[in-house]
Amino acid sequence: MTDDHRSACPINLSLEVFGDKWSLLIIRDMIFGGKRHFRELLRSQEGISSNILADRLKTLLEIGMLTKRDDPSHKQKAIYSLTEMAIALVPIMAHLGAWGRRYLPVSEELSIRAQLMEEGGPALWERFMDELRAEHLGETGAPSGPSVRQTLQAAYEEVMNRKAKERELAGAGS
Amino acid sequence: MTDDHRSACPINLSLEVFGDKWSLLIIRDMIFGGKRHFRELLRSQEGISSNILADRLKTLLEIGMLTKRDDPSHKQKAIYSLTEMAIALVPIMAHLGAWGRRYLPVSEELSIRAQLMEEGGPALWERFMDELRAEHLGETGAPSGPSVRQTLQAAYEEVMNRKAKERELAGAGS
DNA sequence: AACACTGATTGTATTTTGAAAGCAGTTGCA
DNA sequence: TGCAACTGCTTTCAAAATACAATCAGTGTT
Repeated sequence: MTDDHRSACPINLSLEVFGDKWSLLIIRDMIFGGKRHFRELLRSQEGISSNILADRLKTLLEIGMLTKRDDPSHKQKAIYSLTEMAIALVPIMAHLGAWGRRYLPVSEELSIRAQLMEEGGPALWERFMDELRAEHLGETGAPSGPSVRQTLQAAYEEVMNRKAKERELAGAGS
Repeated sequence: MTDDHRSACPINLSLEVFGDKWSLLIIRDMIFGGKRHFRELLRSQEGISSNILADRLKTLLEIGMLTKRDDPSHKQKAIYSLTEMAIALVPIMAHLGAWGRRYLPVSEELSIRAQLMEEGGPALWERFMDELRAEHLGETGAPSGPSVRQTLQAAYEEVMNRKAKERELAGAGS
């Protein structure tokens, strides 16, 4: 255990955990992208390199944000799961997304999920967290109907399709 | 302007702004500590060094999270102010504090503020943000009564006094 | 005149980060 | 039985970030 902290302030300690450019993106991809394997996480929007990913996964395991187990279908595959500690970040993700959407140069397709999370509010976040608990902690009683992740993903793809169609039209007109 | 971003995802862009160990602590000290001057910010709990502080202040100014003006009382003093963009981080600070308090080894005295922010909920956050707007943006209509920051600070000092008394008693008993 | 304080800057050592390439074992397919 | 593709990860090495101490020129105080 490394308990040589700069201070015992909760905000400082939180920053010591994910106050870097990558840790929270890994959690994001697991939460919103449903990624569970090393190679899946390697294909992030931002292009994380494998040594950094390996290092962050190791740290997140040590901290207790993730757990790791073997994939029965493949002797070399590992399955990473979120712990309650990581699932509890969903509201922070939602706030971060909302803040970024308001003040930073986001793209429409990559911020549609943030918009829906913001509009859905705490009720949606709780539902999403329940789904994640069912998926990652093996808890029973997963909410019925289309999952929050699927709904967000569908909205993302809809924007992408619309944009592709718009580009097509613009191309034909030129 | 440096708009060579890794991706236009709102969470990623947010991390590009304060995805480091210091930026958010500076904002924290300005919000909760009421610090406005370089030397005040230099005396952080965590001991930031002056070159790092200067660098982060510069970056935060460029991004638009802070503004800087001369202090009329001293020709060499500069006063840093939060912008709306930074004040809008109050809810994120509250969530971060709550999360850290739940999952990380915080101390009682440094987490009492986070506890009160959590208990106060969005209504308290809004009041705090209004106070910060009055203080930093020069808006009128500052809420009356003891300020949120003073209330938090008083609670912190109360814990400190109680702990000092406890140490005294323990010392006398040994 | 002496001295502490102002927001920084400079110089240097150490640590962290990160891209590219490589690795040993596994799997699926021909 | 090859063999290519895939598995999680490690190695290498350069570059960037950070820490730490000393320093600076102007300002205010005594």
